[in-house]
Amino acid sequence: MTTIRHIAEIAGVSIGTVDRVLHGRGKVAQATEARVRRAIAETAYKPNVFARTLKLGRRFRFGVVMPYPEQDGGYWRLPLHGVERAGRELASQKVETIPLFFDKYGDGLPGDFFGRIADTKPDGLLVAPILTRLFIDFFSSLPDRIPYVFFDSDLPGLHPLCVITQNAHRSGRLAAELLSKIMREETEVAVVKVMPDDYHLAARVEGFLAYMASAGRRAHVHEAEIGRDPDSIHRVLSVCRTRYPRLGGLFVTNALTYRVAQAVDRMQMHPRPALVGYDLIQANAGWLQRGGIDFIISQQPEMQGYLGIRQLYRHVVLNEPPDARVSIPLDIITRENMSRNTENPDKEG
Amino acid sequence: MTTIRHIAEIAGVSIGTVDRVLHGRGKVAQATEARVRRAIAETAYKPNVFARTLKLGRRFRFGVVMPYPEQDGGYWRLPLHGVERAGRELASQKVETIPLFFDKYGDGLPGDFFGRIADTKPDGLLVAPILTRLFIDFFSSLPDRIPYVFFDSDLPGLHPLCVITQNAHRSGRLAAELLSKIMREETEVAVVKVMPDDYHLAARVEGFLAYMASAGRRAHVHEAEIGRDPDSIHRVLSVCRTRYPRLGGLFVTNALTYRVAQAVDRMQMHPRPALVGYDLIQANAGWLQRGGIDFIISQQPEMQGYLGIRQLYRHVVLNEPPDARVSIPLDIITRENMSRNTENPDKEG
DNA sequence: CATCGATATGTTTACGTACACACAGTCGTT
DNA sequence: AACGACTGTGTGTACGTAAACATATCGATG
Repeated sequence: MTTIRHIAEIAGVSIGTVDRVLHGRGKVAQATEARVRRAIAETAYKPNVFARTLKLGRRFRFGVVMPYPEQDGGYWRLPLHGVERAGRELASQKVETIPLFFDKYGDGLPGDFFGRIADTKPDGLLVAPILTRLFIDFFSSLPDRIPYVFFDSDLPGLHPLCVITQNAHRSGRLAAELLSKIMREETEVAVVKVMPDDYHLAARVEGFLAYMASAGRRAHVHEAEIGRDPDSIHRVLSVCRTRYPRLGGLFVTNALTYRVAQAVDRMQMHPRPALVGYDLIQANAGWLQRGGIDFIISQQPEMQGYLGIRQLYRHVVLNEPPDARVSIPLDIITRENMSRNTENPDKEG
Repeated sequence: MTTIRHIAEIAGVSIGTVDRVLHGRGKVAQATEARVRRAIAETAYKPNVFARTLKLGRRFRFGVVMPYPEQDGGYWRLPLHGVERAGRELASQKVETIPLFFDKYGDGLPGDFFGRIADTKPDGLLVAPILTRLFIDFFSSLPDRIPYVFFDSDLPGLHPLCVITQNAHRSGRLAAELLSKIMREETEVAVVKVMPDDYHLAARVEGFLAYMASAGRRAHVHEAEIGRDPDSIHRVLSVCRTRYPRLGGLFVTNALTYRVAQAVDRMQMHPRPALVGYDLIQANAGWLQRGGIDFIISQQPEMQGYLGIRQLYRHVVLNEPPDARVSIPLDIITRENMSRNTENPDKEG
């Protein structure tokens, strides 16, 4: 095991200089720094976590900036769970997580929102950068050297430590593949494009259409303002029913899938078109259970929150280089695998 | 946070005496010991793990007892990868993992196998308890207080630190659900039950049949010794083809799914029956890609290995309470989501 | 040329624990 | 009375790191 003392010896300097190189504090002559860096690389030096956390009696505070957990049908509860799990695991290493919620659907943020963030004096931030414009301003003018990790979506032009997302285009392709598998060959498919959309949802539609095109199946795109105008679902479905007699499947671009399942059920469409959508929120779980939804594609928000905190920990506490980009696998959920923590009744224990 | 120094102060002694009480070394006057013990109880003192392991300079050795990585079509490479990843992450914390492979298909284990395990003087074991009888004896007579974690499967009557498995019955149900979704309604399904089987594979078949029965679809079970008798696949498939003209799907109970896909391909069965099986080993990935397999259910072996080592670490090194049971979600793999780490080409970064 | 400021580097201390060591007091033996 | 053996207790050092503190070198300035 190599220590900073070994490195100092190899590089012919004192441990103080090694420390300065490692933490980028103070001035070090270029030639010296090069020698130290080479020694670090040669020995594959990794700081001793035990010594470090012992020395650093301090607490680490990670702010978690995201919409209120109840929003989007309770979707935001899920990443929060992951954050809390990571927080519990790292509690012994004096890591604490501080939730900082905002209203995703309000007009703007409370005037003091960013001030409140600063007040918590965070050592790092985990952010769902939903409100594009507001966040761009904030992060590009972030005063201190506070590292931040994005999850759920990305924001161009900024320099986050790490971005945790899922490949939206590919998830659209996956939805198309799943629908193709369960639909009769000769049938057609419609996309319920939930408006207002964003880069993410658009990419999903894109991937979906690309797959369908190459598979030679007809796909029709219809926009619906489900959130603001509940009737729009019925209008879209009515249009589909009359215009496409061979309608065999529906693809919903976000977590509002359950609203479409509801509408399909009430309209008694027969045979029921296959239905694929996003996100394992409670309402969708209910319709999966009742057989009104065939597949849900999950972005694994719990894992996103968990990995987000762990990335911050790795960088801020352990001083390890972060992964610039973490890609969350596309997770397929059906009725039979929807309870993510099935007990294993193999034995009495 | 209370330290031995606090306790010394409260009890009116020096830290040396506190140390002696804590470790039961040297002589301490009864009255003094009582005072110290009371102080320890009052303050709910817990030794600082980080200071302790730093001082002790301890190394931690975790033995990993599992079949040779090449066995079962390379399946066992996957948990090994997870183990190695955890090992790399924890290397700076002086954790090392020691692979201890056995021949899953040999008759018994080498006479000195358990002796070799003991020789490595492990601080913990991660075990795939495949060979039931042999392991029961070993673990029930394990001399020292060596904690062990089971993964892949469980063994009744023992007291592992933690068991990491997937619900086999439920995975059979899931396979049945997936096949039901993609098969035409009027068709029948056959189970290729790979022999020799074990509790796990039997439970999969059970779950599969239970689902199919409640869904009112006919299912036929056929046994095949794919490993020892390659021709048995063809025999089974021939029987199925002739006996069940409405055959619409096949379910394979383990990782040898690719062998069935191969046979189906060579026999030019038409229309190709839907095919669902287990485990994302390379050969299966190939047939998924080529469209010879529809769904693979993954036990996420990489994660099992990873979590196994982390459980040992948390308990042995950090002294935190373990999870008695970790249930691995049923993971559905298709062509479109099989590359588990898709890049996110959202922006240039 | 004495002084200052800046830059570059070395030294020391503390985190909480484990353990070797030092030391004081008591008792029994010669 | 002097010595050793023993019991009970206190002190010092080390683990590897972070950070404050101390020192050395050197050019610029009045």
